Amino acid sequence: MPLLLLKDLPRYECLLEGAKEFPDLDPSACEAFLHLLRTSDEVFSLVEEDLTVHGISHGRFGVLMLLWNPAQRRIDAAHAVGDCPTGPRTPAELADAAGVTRATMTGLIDTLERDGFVRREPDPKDRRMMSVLLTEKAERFLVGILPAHFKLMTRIMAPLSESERKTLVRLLTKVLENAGEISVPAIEPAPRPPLTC
Amino acid sequence: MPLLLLKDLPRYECLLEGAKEFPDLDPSACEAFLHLLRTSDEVFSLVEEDLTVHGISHGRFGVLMLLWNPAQRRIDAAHAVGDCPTGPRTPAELADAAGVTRATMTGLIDTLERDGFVRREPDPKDRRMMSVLLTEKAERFLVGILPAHFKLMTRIMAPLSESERKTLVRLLTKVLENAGEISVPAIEPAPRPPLTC
DNA sequence: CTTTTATAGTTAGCCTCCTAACTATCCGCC
DNA sequence: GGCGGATAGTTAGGAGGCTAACTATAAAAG
Repeated sequence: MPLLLLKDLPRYECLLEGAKEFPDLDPSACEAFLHLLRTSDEVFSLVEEDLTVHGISHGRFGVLMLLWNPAQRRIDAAHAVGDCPTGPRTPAELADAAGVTRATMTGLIDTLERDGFVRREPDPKDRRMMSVLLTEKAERFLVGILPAHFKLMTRIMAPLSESERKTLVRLLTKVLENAGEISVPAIEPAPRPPLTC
Repeated sequence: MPLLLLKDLPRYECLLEGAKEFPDLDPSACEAFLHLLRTSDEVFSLVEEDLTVHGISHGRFGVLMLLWNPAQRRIDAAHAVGDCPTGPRTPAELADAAGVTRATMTGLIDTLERDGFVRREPDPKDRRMMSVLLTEKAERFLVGILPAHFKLMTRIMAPLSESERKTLVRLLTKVLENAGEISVPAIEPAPRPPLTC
């Protein structure tokens, strides 16, 4: 529920009408834009509601998912500790991966720590840094709610066929890549290797 | 920037990997779902950034757009005041149309009134009700920023052809209508006539 | 006509997001 | 080896969401 959006999308004729007054209004672009935000908002609300029922916010859930790396456990078990990307661990890495500021991440970790889902440990080498670690409680929690979470995603996307999903992803990717080039924010950080998995 | 989301979407192979551990994980549904939210978030951020530059939040902008009815002015000019739908006017109507609670709308109107964009007037017939009215300042403001706003939407959707936009709207509409039927919230309010235009 | 119920709006308190400023630590450079 | 700049994390204050409780008014019930 984070964004305030028109619940009833304007009809296409209204957009055409508006285009008479505002030559910059491209009706089909506007229509696609509004549908994108409206649908995403609705879908997001469903997921957030589901998470709220389980007593966690979307933001905190996202942090847990970033910290919870099933692959990592397998790697640990195989004692291949040294050379594998280990996913984000510090607040700064988490903030970057989640797309929020470090101040926000501090707040999220605060509440997660208060609720016993993570704990902070100081880095032995660099005393500025912290490591954020998942607790057993958090792992049990995730394993408990993830099946329902995945089921909900499946239900939401149920009306689309496999090929429609591919089409949707293709169109959205076009928009996303284009959006990344609009009003480029000064310095482009070097693309990180794909850690998340 | 309202929602905390994975900035780097997982690769499809990772979803397939996850599906081994969680049979409820439908990789194509999950992929489409994540792309939808990620793209929408990026696009939303662009618009919000643009509005922030002009010194207004997305929420307040939405309220102004709901109140600002160019058609209404034409109707007023024609003295056809009585029988035409006039768009939302009270805080409750605005809250419903915007999809926020009345308490949130109170806060938005507070700040808009403080900044001189709207004014409240008591309803002469029902002393519980208020009318929210746009000021001249707000109308000048909207006419000033709307062209850039429409141009931004056009830029965002530029990579899609007309037929791709139609396809996108069709697929999103399927998802939206389906989402409306998931975990139906008890009482279904009667569908309002399409006031917005 | 009075009492109950419903409605409009506000207030209070919480959460998550932001920016800006601050502290502590590390690193490079002289 | 010490000083200035970069970096990690936190704190403080603001905005916009939410729910729940409250006030005032209107409408319905008896």
